[in-house]
Amino acid sequence: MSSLNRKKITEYQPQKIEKKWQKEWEKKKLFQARGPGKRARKKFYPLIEFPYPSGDGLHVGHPRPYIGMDIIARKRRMEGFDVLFPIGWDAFGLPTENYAVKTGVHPKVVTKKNTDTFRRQIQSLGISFDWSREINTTDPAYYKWTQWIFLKFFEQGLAYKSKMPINWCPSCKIGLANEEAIGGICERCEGFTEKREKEQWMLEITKYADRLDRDLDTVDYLPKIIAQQRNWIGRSEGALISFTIENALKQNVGEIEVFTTRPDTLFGATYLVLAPEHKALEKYRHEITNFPEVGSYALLGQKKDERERTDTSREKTGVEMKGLKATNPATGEHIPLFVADYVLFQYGTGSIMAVPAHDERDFEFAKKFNLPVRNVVNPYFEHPDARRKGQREKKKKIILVVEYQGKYLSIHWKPELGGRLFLGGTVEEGEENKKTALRELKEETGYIDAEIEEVAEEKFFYDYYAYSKEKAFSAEISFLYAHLKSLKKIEPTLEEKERGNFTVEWVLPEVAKKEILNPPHQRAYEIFIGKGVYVGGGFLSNSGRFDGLSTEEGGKKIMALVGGKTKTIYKLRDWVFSRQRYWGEPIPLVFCEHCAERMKNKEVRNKDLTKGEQRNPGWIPLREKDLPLKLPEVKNFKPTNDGQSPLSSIKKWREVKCPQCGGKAIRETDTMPNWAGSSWYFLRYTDPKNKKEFASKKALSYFTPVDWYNGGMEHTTLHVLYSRFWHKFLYDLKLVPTLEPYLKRTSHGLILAEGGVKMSKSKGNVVNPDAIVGRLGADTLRAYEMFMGPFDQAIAWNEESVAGVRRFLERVWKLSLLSKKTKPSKDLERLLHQTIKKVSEDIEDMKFNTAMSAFMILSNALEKEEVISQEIVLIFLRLLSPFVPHIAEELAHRLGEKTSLQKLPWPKFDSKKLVQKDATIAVQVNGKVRATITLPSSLSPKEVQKRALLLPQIKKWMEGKTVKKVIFVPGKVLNLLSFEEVLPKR
RNA sequence: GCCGGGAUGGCGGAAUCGGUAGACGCACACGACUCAAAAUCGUGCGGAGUAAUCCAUGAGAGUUCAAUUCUCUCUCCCGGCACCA
Repeated sequence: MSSLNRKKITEYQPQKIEKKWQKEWEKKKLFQARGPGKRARKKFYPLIEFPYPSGDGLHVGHPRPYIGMDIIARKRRMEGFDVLFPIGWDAFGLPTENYAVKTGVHPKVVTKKNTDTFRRQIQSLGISFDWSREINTTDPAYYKWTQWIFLKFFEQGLAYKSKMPINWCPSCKIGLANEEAIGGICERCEGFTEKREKEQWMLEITKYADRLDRDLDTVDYLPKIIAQQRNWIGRSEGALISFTIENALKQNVGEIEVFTTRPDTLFGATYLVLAPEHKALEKYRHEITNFPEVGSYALLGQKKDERERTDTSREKTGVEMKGLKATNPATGEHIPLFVADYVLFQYGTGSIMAVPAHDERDFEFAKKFNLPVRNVVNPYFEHPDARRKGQREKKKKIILVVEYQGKYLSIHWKPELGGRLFLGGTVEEGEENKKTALRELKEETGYIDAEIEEVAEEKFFYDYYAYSKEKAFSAEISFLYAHLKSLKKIEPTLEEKERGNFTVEWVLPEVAKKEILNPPHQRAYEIFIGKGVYVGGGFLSNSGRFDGLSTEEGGKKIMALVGGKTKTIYKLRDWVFSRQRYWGEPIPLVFCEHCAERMKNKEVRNKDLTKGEQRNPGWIPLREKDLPLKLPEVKNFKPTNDGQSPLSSIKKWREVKCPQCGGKAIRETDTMPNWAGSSWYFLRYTDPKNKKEFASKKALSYFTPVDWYNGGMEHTTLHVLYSRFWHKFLYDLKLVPTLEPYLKRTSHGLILAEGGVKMSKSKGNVVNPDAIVGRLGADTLRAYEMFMGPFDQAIAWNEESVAGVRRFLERVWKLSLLSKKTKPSKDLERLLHQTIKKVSEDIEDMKFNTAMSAFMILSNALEKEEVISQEIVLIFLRLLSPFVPHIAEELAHRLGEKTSLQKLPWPKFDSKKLVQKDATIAVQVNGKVRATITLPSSLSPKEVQKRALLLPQIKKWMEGKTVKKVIFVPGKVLNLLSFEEVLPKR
């Protein structure tokens, strides 16, 4: 530190400068997006998830994504983009409503108060949001359009009413959202909740499942986000196969269709299973001879709550549907039907063909009900070594598992001969498998008192290479199981090459499981000890004329034989769109008895009705001119005792005139879920004050799609998927110009409290940004949040490290003010250009932590200079400005810069200035670094080697050795390999 | 169970088209300044060893002149899904 203390300079006082610059930016409207105009510019639309303004105010976790995107937005402005970086409030929702229930204060009032707090807090951080476009989902001028879009869904027949279970708390007498009833426990009273059926509005997102999955190929989302969405959508390709049903009199009474992904196993289907909700139960009730039993089981199964029903550890239950038989279309066999709750009604056709030999759940069920298990797939495994080693000789082999007093016989070969195995052997010409097994047992171990107890139906096809015989084999392996009655033995008769190469051991099942790794031997463990069914592919057997075909080819042929249809299905379910709450968008529909009646009597022609009206007879949408349908003022926000929305108790609001016929009608009293307003908010930002449309075509085609959307991983499967769905729907109606709403999606990690636990009010460990800003300044908070660790990783707050970042800013402050108008040194100039490159790249990759470290390296180097170059400092400040905009502006201003840094171009690096004249090279001897040497980077490898050999360190290590081989990586490594030490490995 | 991601000093973390492991910061220790303390500045800081040197990126194997980085097996942790046929 040369000069920093020589002169008195003013102190860094963020409190004095931050407000000033925020006002300045506001006054100059620096952050307002221009929008479509005469001179079109490149636009950039970064987006953060708009916050839910909770009563607790901001905690330090909130700003992390804002700061990250702010850095990107500010960099883009400097790069000349017209940037739309908006903010708003996702203000409908439960916490506010619950607060209102408790205190009686209207949610509107609470929301106002909370948004005011949030706004003040966010503004104190100097995030470059365009506040002129602020939106609020609870503003009627906004939710008018949420309702309008909902009516479009209705009009297109994608909204429908359906009976769906809700979480019901019997003691609170209230319907709960899923997030209030986690694990079936009521959040309020901690009692058990139950499922109750209720008519709810649904949005048919499943219609878009295919496109929501497929179009993920067209967007730039983080791979883990794509994976999670795909997983959630759960696309699965399979087949529909029909089974004809016969009654007790052998009359054909109909068909049942099943969905399967394994048509190749059809010959192994030994029974059918229907979900308790399956409509065939009702259809065949008179044919089912034990219907009382079947019916009551089904009823019980339906009543069980999901938690209980999907508990996989629970034993399988079910009841046979006596009197009915299904015909396996492949075998012609008559097989029984069961109703069992392990089959889900919502997935596939709600009915399955059970193949116990190749499905774990079916196997478990078959064991319990003593149903036949028929092996139809023999595993096949090709060892990689077998692949390029010539002709494979065919042979038959056996694997014998021998049990004695709970332990299993293991032949423990030397590692290169296979390691731990069971007993194996080759079947000789004309020999029976059992005989082979006992013979091999006797020859290799000497044991003679064994009895074969089981021969597996399953065979294993194994292609491998035997190093001992230097030959590739294609083996068909049979599995046998024997019990050893006594340890009586004779002298083994070993072949020469076997002798001394293995030991005979008795091992516990755990050891066998862990240490036996050869595929067919592993399978032998599963068959006899682990009792695991084979679910993989291979070759068909017990499948008539398809025997020997691969599962893939056989599956296709079997499909053709039985007339199966290929079918793609999804795990994704339709979206329950009703909430029995007050604080949400009212659903703008009314129910008109009279209109329903007229439709029933065909007094109205279908073509005069929208698809929604046809699908939901009697439900009439409000006219567009009557939107928004405003929430009525009420005093009581509690849901009714029977779980209806509080709105249902307001008679005046509920009873209306039908917009269709003018008669008496009743309003829908449910409101929309939280996700509604956030499903399209990014569109509104483009034209937030528009009264005629949700946004003008012009604004939409200029600003959308969102270029970069950053948000939490927790919103991957709901919010992001929902909004993609809405967007695609709007696209189909030609209301938005692009297929996808977001080009790029990234995510940030949580900020945890010190100690690594989640911040929460109840734990009292919440860090309020106000405190940090007040004490250390917004720039310190910003810089620390970017420096603390990788942006996408959860990380704990650390008060001491915050102070370290503040020290860094103080140093920047000092060195900037001490800078002089001198020419920078070459080294420093190079470092500057390295920093420009590093920071520019790191911002794009959201590696803000390493960008910060590059800043620190540059400032450390500047401090060491005799005279600090102002030229460099001014560029440094420009680079810093997206991260710490206030201090950067202030310092640049003090150094005479008249223009705001946001208006100056983003610095570019000059690759010529990056080139280093000298390079430090690590000199290795036989792969170990023994010295480093700094040489002009232009030297030839020969020259470098010559100079390296002169180094004393290297001389020492090369003494008495000759250089055999040299590996040279320019600018990095010179590796000298000497003859004596590098011996051939084998 | 399945699908993702991860494991590096006392701590947060750098370095992954294989090429000097530990950048940058925190904490800590010592020194300077000070009557003293704080602040600031300087030096040191993975482990063992006086040193030469050796050992070290969750564990074990492999490929390579060279592995935190690639391959395989395993352990643990985090996130998501879960009787999805």
